[in-house]
Amino acid sequence: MTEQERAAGPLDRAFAIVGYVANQTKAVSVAEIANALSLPVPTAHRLVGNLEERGLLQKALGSKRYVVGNQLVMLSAKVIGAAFRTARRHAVLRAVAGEIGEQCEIGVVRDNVVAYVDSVRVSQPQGLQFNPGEAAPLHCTSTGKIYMSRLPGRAREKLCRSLALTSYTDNTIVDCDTLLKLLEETRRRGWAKTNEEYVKGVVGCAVPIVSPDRELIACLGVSVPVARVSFAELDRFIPPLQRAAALLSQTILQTDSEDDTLEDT
Amino acid sequence: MTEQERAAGPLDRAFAIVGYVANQTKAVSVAEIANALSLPVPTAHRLVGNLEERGLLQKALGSKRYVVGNQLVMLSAKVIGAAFRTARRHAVLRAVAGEIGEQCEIGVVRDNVVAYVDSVRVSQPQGLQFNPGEAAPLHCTSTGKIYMSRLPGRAREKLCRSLALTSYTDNTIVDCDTLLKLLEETRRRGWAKTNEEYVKGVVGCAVPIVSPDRELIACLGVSVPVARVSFAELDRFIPPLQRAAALLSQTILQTDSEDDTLEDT
DNA sequence: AGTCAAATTATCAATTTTCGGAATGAATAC
DNA sequence: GTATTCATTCCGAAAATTGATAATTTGACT
Repeated sequence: MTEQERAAGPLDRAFAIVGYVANQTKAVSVAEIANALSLPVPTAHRLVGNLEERGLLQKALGSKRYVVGNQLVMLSAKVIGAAFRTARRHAVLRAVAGEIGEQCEIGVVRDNVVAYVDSVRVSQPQGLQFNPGEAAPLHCTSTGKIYMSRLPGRAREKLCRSLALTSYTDNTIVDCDTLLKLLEETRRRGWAKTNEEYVKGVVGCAVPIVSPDRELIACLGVSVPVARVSFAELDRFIPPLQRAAALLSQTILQTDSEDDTLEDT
Repeated sequence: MTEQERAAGPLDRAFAIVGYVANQTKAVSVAEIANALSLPVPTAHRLVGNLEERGLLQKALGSKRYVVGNQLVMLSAKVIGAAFRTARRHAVLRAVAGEIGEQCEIGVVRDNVVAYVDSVRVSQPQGLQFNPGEAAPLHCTSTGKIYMSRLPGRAREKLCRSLALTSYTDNTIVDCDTLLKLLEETRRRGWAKTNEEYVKGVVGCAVPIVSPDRELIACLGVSVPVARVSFAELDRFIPPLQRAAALLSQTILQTDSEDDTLEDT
């Protein structure tokens, strides 16, 4: 039961509905929405209908219950990307890339692929480059593993079994049980590594960027040629990455204007 | 094409603005928004003001330019998470698209048009793209044919006669009796093909996704440039599609309500 | 199969919003 | 110092939202 302050316009209601649906783990009926948000039933139907027409909500296949729609997911991915591409957050990314001395990138998952929204390369192209806009599979990237590891147990297993675990290199994990085991470990540990599983000769690791209520927002990762850093040595990147992720978590909720009170030149 | 001014309500405008801001790499002024979206300037200010009040947009660095707000970022993170929790459908779709090597999509019929709810493209854009949210006519798409073929005889004929059998290419079936005959065959066979009937140079086929009691829920289809796969060769896609459809039938209707097994301290 | 409660859809008049032109104030560029 | 662009205010007309009531369908449970 979330508190609502005042009578709201259509915009508030629309976002309230979207927010409610996004917060549920299962598809919800219109009646549930109406009840949860104290809306008159016909009104709830009309609003939900509007949202459905625009692709912001959509019916779960074969039922009348609703889940988040495609347009909304696309928009959300864009928003996350834009949020991290502001000057301040990009600076954090650049700083950690400089500290580590390797290419760093921020990625989110959309449509079951990892989409990279921002990246910083420290030197000229070498090894793997995740450029913003590119996409990579879930099962052989550190970011993908983190996302999967944070799913509830049942859903995680079902998703794993539904995925086509395409083999990209000799090291790609193609066995479901092996992957699940690794994900369980990833969940406990809180970060992920990748050992030449997507591109031969490239290893990497990633940590989650979470909101204050521990919601996963994105992942911060690093990719490096194995010739320069071994798989085992990756561990030393984790602390700096976690510090940067914590910083990003904080700034993500700050109004960008607050603490920039220092006069620059 | 659809150059018409879509009579946009406040909701459309709000999302258009949010989408525009999320697409920019730098902060944008209200004037830019108004110009880009062809809004009257005072209207743009009012709408942006509304969005700012709700934290969906915020001013950047004390200037009067806007970036995405943190409420919007929070919501987006939740949406991404919610979408990911219910991503098995997409995973199955991606797997079959990978197996077949062509673009696959899931479509449902709503208001006598085929609405595509999900799609996976395997390579760069080529040929036809059914993007989620788009709609196509019944009589010249495989999904539409399957839907019609499963209607009771009377209703099927009545629907056929009430449809405007618009001609899109030379191959579009515009004769009602011809179509009914084809539908009868489709019904017996259990799947449908389309031979450049909607878009020139694009052929496709589809199979039904049914509920446990054999009700039609949606259709799983593939679209491919005829230059790569001939109309006759489409048949080889049917078995993989049917396997994937069976998988979707099983997994879709399970209520994932019980998998709240996450216990994170 | 039959029954009943719940959910969904439809209808409609009063109300509340929104809409955007014109005018004015503020900020920036030249 | 002037010119230009941008931001803001005001307000009547027009349109959309709203939610009570009621009809219809769905689904669940004997």
